[in-house]
Amino acid sequence: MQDQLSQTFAALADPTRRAILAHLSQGEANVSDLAKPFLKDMSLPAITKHLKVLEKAGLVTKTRDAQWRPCKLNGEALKTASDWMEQYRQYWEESFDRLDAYLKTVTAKKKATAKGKKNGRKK
Amino acid sequence: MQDQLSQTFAALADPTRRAILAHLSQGEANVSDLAKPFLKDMSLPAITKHLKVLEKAGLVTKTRDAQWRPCKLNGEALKTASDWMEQYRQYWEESFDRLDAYLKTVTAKKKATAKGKKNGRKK
DNA sequence: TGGTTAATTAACTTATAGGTTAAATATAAA
DNA sequence: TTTATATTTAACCTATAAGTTAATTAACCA
Repeated sequence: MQDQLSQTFAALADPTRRAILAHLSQGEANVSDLAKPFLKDMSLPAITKHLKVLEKAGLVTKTRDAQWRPCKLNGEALKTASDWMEQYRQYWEESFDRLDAYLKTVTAKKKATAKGKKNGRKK
Repeated sequence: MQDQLSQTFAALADPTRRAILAHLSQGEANVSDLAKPFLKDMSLPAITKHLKVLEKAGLVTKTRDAQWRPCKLNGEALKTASDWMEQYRQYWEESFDRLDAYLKTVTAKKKATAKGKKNGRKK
């Protein structure tokens, strides 16, 4: 079994599953509601499997109501993933970008030199 | 070939690749630099493959310098993924959470009853 | 020229993701 | 008690992800 963060990203790496999450962002829905937009393209058991992936990733919570299985979005796992990405924000925000990248490079070079390791990079 | 966002999330769904990104956040590095921490666990060609996944996902850019291949982090793909997640922020930020979920449910019900219109929501 | 270093490619193995159809389960409704 | 509805499970198929080892390419160096 993989670590939770890997499972979360893996769950998000499928357009069907992201569409299911989008649907759930409109509110609770049961399995056949969620399946309906996809039944032209795939079977109901396929959706059951997608939901299982989303559940294991912690992105969706499934409860019981008679023969229905109401599903709802679970924000926590998304937050974990978002927090992980947050540490890279500086790398996509302009202006800072080049300066920071430069500073990081300098630091890296200093470290390499201090350790007495040649680092094979020129310029 | 998959859509870009799926490829990005798939690339992030592996701890080795996330560690490579973390390394690159400290500055440029070539393939063997990046491989070093993993050579106890896997071969160099394995790292080559991981880098290829990261490149295709747009997360890493590889250039040439003699026989070396300096790699650097590319923030844009991360931003795309982060932007996608952003739309769910409300689902992991407390206080809003329950109220908003409730409102969404009400809206969904009304839609079902009124057989109404499309909703294209944003923000 | 030949040797060394850096990295990739090729060919292969194994596990798993994502789909299928058919059968099974669970609850409600008639 | 049977039938209908909602969903899951089982068994299976196929493509691909992730690793391996061995061979190959490319550039530099002596």
